[in-house]
Amino acid sequence: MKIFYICKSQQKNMGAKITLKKIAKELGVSTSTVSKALSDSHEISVETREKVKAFAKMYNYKPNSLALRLRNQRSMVIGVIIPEIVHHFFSTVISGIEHGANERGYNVMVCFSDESYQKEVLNIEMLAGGSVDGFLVSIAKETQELSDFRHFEDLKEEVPLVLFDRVHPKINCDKVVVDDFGGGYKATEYLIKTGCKKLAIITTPDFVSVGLERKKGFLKAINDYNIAVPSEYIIQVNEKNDITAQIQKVINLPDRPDGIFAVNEIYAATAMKLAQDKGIKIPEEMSFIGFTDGYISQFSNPSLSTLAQHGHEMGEKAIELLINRIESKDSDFPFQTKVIDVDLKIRNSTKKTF
Amino acid sequence: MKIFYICKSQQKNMGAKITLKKIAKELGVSTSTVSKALSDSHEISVETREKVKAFAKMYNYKPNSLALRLRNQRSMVIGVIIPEIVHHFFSTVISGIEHGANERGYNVMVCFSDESYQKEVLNIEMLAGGSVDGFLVSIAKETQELSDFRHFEDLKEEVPLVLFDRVHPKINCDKVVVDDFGGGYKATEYLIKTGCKKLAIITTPDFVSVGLERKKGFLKAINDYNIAVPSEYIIQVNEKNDITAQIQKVINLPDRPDGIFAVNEIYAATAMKLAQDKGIKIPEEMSFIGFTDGYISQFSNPSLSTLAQHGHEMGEKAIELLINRIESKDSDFPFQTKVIDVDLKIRNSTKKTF
DNA sequence: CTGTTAGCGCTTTCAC
DNA sequence: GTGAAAGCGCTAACAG
Repeated sequence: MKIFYICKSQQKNMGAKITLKKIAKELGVSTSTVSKALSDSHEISVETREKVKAFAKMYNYKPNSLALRLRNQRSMVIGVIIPEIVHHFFSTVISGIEHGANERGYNVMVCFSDESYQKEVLNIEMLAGGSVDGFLVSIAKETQELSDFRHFEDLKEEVPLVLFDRVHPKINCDKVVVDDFGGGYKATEYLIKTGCKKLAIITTPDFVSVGLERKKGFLKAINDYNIAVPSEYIIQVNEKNDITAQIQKVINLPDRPDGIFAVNEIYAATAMKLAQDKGIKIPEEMSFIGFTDGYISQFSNPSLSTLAQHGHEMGEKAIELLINRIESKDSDFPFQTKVIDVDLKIRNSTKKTF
Repeated sequence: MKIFYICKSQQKNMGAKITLKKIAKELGVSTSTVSKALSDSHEISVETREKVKAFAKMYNYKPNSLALRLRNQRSMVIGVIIPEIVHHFFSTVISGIEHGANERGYNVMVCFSDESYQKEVLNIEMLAGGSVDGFLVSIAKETQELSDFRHFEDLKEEVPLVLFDRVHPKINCDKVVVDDFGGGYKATEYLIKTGCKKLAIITTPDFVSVGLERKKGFLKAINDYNIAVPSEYIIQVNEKNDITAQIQKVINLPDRPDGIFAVNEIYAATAMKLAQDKGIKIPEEMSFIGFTDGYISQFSNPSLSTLAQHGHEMGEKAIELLINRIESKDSDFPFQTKVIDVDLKIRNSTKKTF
């Protein structure tokens, strides 16, 4: 028996992928018989089933997933598009997405827009058209700046879309966001309560949704506590130019701030280093709080107080919304927006409360 | 004309994806005519071409990529499997991969094994079977520990495979690695030349290929310069237990080292922090060099001297090898292994040479 | 210039 | 218990 198999298919010289058809031919049965046998259908005699399965195993048969998807009109894969891979925060989100997806039998594919509008569109085009059953995306900075969201609109006609972290009100879909406003408020309030009087913020341009929200939180706290903030204390970093030089300015101010809230850990760590270089004592003379509790905050010296964002939870929530949307028949239940809490994590770049 | 279109296809209520067939039906022509018109075939009259294209555009027609791939037996996508997303190094490799891939018309999909054998196998199964034209993988730690590579062997029957960074001699395929040995040597030599006499290494268990090579480089230098290294100076971190506690040991030694080489930036930064906590002066009393020039090294204080690994270049090289393999007819030219140089980047955790 | 047909790999009626 | 045929969406060889 074995010899028979080996003889007939001497083209084991790879490339020639084994298919249902080939198995059928070798065994002298029809493809549908093979298909049914492989899925253990009761229509097929036990004998034939065994024979087919043995043969398939021997040749390490794997169904062609493309064909399967084309036929089932389902891929069981989720496309994820994030702006940048190096962000520790996005890593944690992805781990949450993967976790939730696997639990419900889905797989995950990740693409990177590199903050570019072009690449975002390209990625969507590549993944759309049958490849994935749904999209999870965090919008690229350039797209936010351009404020052009047609690619998302088109997409929504085809498969469900859930936006996370970087969202936009113009796009009508399910969303998961961090409580950026609340985080900005908490951080600022903490600085105030630990005695800082002259508060500065290092943030992004306003088109970056999360930066804007964090700034709003900052300003609200400032206002609630009746603190004046001169305009030189508000730095909006343009990442197209030298970041360090822009941050330097606020540190070098003759009347410099004693508390700095930065909307990400890179800005925070950079500012802190610059301050240290000038011999400023941290946190006594200047306190720092960043957003995003990543490795940078952990390993900087002194370690940075931050707002921890619970990326894993965000990922899980986002994938849950998406899969629910994919699997629900009546697709028109209202879109929802989930807000994930942030926690203030006090380390050594800030003074202690009493 | 326009009205005609709109009337006939009133099911604009989404879900009903537009296909060639539907366009053909609406326009009263055959699918092949539509197909050819869309690809601007000269077989079709200009008039018809225009009409079809206009209609397709209006309905935002996008070819189904699954069907395309099934037909062409090509997907133009590369599957990448990496152990962990949070490693800055892998991020840079991926950027290189993407760059090279896009240049040659390929797209990239990334999956994460989370250092787990199981997930690695799962990812491969999901991407194999037609979804991708080739694989780029960096082996998970667990797989290295188990030393079970059957999934790669099976894979190679189907599509080309290129291993990068974490490789294994048992797997016969193209490979791209960092000069881990050379890096270990360079770092150690630098420590010696800047006056360190008591050298310690913080590394991984030996089954992690890159850790082993770096250790070998270290030992070679030690040997070349006739330095004795007591066994307590060699720490092999088991990541299943508390990392800090294990690293603590070498710092707390009564006769402690004055130069430490760590095989990654996390170990290096952790060790340095621990030393600082004990009031040890860096680099005067203890010098540090890590591997991987990521954010941690950059933002630690003092900033860490490291071996920069040129991940981008590695990614570009890997994708080049892979695509060459994919596109070459005669698939049996010999497998090659490329070695990417590392650069010693001196910052402030080490003394200066003269 | 346009249409018919076959086929990529698979599943699923529906006959036999 | 098994097989023929249709169809998922697309293209290309071949007729007309």
